[in-house]
Amino acid sequence: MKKFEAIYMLSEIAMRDGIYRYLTIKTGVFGREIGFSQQSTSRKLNELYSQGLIDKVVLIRGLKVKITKKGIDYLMDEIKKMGLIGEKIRRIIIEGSVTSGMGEGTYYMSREGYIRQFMSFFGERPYPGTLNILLDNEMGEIISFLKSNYRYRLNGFREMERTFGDVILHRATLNGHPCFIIFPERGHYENVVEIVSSENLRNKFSLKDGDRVKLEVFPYD
Amino acid sequence: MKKFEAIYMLSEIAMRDGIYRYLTIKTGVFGREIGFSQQSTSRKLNELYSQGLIDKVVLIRGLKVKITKKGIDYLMDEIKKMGLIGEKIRRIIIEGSVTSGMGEGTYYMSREGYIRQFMSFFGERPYPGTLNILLDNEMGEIISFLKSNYRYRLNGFREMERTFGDVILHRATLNGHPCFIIFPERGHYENVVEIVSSENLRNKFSLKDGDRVKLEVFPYD
DNA sequence: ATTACTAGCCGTCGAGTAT
DNA sequence: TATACTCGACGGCTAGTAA
Repeated sequence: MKKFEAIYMLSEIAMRDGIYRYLTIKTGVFGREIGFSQQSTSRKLNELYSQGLIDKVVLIRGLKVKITKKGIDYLMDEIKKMGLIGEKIRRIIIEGSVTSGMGEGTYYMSREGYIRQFMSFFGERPYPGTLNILLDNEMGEIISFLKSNYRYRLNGFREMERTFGDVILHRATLNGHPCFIIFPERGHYENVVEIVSSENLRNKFSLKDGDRVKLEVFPYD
Repeated sequence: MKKFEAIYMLSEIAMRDGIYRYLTIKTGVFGREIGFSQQSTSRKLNELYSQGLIDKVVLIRGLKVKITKKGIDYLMDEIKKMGLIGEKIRRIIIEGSVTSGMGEGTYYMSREGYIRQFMSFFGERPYPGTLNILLDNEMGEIISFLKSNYRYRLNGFREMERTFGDVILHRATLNGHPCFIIFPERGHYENVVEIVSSENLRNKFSLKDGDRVKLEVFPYD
């Protein structure tokens, strides 16, 4: 049996609480639930047993199984790996340096039309200005992912004859400090991103143009 | 392709950072790394592609792959499931009620031979007494697991003609408050467990005999 | 009733190879 | 040089059935 198949079997047992106590099952019913025939289930459980990954006792009708210490360790290894992948998915790391940019974001983030929506999401008032970060390398793929897969979006509006478009927003941290990264929904890729926070980040961290910063973006938070 | 096999493939791509950016691979090399032939790897990647789980571009030599949004969601679901199983493994929940017990633990936990070892593990001095909890149901399987799979053990010693045996110890919480659960290594199962803490838990929580408590034990912490 | 063996079938694997 | 198709071989799957 392939490793990932054993992990699958163990995780199905674990989900049914067969970790510290015996779980009573019937190969037919359990098999149907996990997508195998009665016979295959029987064979696979015996295989797990002979590998020392589960304890198994045959009862008059049915059997009881329990994951062994070895099985738990085996499963735990895989859970840790999956946890690491989860981290990679949840936390996108971007590095770059502070730049002055064109100050467009500042004009945007002082519009009440955006501020009201921002506050309804996060309960805090954004500092009316953005910090611009010049990205190190070609980050087009990541930026386009962040533009199309978002949780927060500020709807556009018209104000004084001018149209303000939709804005995509992600939670992030700048050198560990919570903030937000924003993108205009329309517009092509630029290697500069804008950061919004309730504070003036440039002053708070005494940032000068060219200073290195590490951004972590959390598209699922 | 079975679901768990697809998850395996996706996780191998994810580990190599094929999440937000394209990952350049060769079916032969990648296949060898993940345990399949060049041909099977090619076939499986095409299958993932036709299911919309990855993007794939054939290059002059090799190909580049990237997990799609659908693929990330698919993988995330599984990661969450694994996380839940991890929680089940890490945190064993035991319920019961406060009882007076026989006061044996109090005598034990005032021996300097144990206290010194306890302090070297946890840096705090245990209150010289134990709180006894009468377990609700038959918990023999769980208790025997905790007795044989432990991280902390206080070695026994001789003192004044009396022998003190080895003691197994686990981190735990009582109604959310950090504490420790202890078992004599020798001796058969009893449905009473003893709790040690740096404070007098009975006073701190105004516990009377019969009061319901929820214990969470963390065998991996 | 339910587990698990046997036998035959079916699908997956990978060597060979076209592109 | 690579990917990916074809096809023969092998292994795993399940129906039938013994225990």
